[in-house]
Amino acid sequence: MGSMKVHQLARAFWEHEPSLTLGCKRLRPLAPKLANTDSVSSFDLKSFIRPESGPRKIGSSDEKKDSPQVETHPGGTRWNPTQEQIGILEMLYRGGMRTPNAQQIEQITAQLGRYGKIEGKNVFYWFQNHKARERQKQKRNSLGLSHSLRTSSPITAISLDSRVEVERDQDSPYKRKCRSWAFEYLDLEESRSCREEGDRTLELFPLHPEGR
Amino acid sequence: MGSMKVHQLARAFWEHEPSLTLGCKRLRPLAPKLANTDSVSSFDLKSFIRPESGPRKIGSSDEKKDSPQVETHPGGTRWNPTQEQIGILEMLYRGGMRTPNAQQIEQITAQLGRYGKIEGKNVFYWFQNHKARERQKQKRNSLGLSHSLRTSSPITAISLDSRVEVERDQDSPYKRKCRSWAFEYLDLEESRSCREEGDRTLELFPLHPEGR
DNA sequence: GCAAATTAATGATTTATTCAAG
DNA sequence: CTTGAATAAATCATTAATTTGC
Repeated sequence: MGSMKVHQLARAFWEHEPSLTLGCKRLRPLAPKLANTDSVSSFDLKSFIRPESGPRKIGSSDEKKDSPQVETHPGGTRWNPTQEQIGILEMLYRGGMRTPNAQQIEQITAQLGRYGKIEGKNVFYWFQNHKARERQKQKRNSLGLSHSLRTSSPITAISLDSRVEVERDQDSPYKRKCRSWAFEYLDLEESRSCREEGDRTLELFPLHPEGR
Repeated sequence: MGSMKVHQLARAFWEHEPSLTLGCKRLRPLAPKLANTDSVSSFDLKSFIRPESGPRKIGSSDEKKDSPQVETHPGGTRWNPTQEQIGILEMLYRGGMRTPNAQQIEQITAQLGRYGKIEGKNVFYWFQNHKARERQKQKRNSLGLSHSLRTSSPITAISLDSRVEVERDQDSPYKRKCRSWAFEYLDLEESRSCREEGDRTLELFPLHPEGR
């Protein structure tokens, strides 16, 4: 899974799980009127609370996933960039790109896709991580070497492009950007195990694994 | 603490407008023109980016936007939740939902969509923000009032489910999760040329040059 | 009363941290 | 250890409340 493009996965399912009761309110199928009435209506809380407990219509006939695409080999969860992809990404990074916008990501993804499976988010994350880690590295260096050069920007060249946002300080402060995005609800496997358990109520709360 | 927020109400018009994309300023309503002529990036990227005619998403020229209603205000601003939407979201939050996954977001969005325009990202952000701000508030309180814990007593009462004290930090610190998502590459403009009116109240936001 | 000016909330982004696959 | 992925914290930006001057 990992992900394929499954773009069109529509919001087809809306299966109700008529069993558990969340103990909340009683729900009443509210008239679909979108009237902005004041009356708040109740609504199906229960079906929401529990994440992946739903029976995912397994093998249920048709699937609109068009992707005949290769499946991502089992276990292949995360993106595994190829040399070419990395090379190009680094090139872009060196070229000054730091936080590509949606359009740019789209193009980059399209291109890198020729060298291997890749999604927009991979590109996005790559830049985020690379940027952060370069900064980290730099900081570490400057600390070790104490003073000296103020790490001027390496930037340079390139960009004939006039638009990209390279103009600001390379790394630093915030800047407003507008990236438009949307979730593409694919169903994710994940469901690491919880499959049928019964007592849903308890599951409501993530039994905190006492992380940190 | 005094001021409660009544939030808006009655905002009768709010038509659908699938084109998200946020315009920054008030641009003429509807100028679906995506004259993207402006060079999108260029730099080396170009060498391998094939002129893809353009990312088309919307495409449809004519929307069903026949609303007799005045078009007024550009639909593309930020999400402005209705009372019902907020109510439901809070209910879910109190119910324990903290970081809905893609599937859940999809459902929630679908439901809330009955009360007004809304997208998946709005739901996602709402939870992020609400969670963060509740935590913040709580921290502030605990700091200001020092202890005093409810010591004793009636217990946490709670009626049955009591998802209970959301107050608690039962939130999990990080948790591994797998949210599947994808960008929706619409084009966006960076145009942050702010108001043409000139600068007023610049002091409002102490634009400190170098944050951290 | 109402509209501009302020202020308070809160939606949307970006950066910093953390987790875990390989 | 490296680094993709995901969450939390910080911050920016816009809108609704609220206040203020007429």
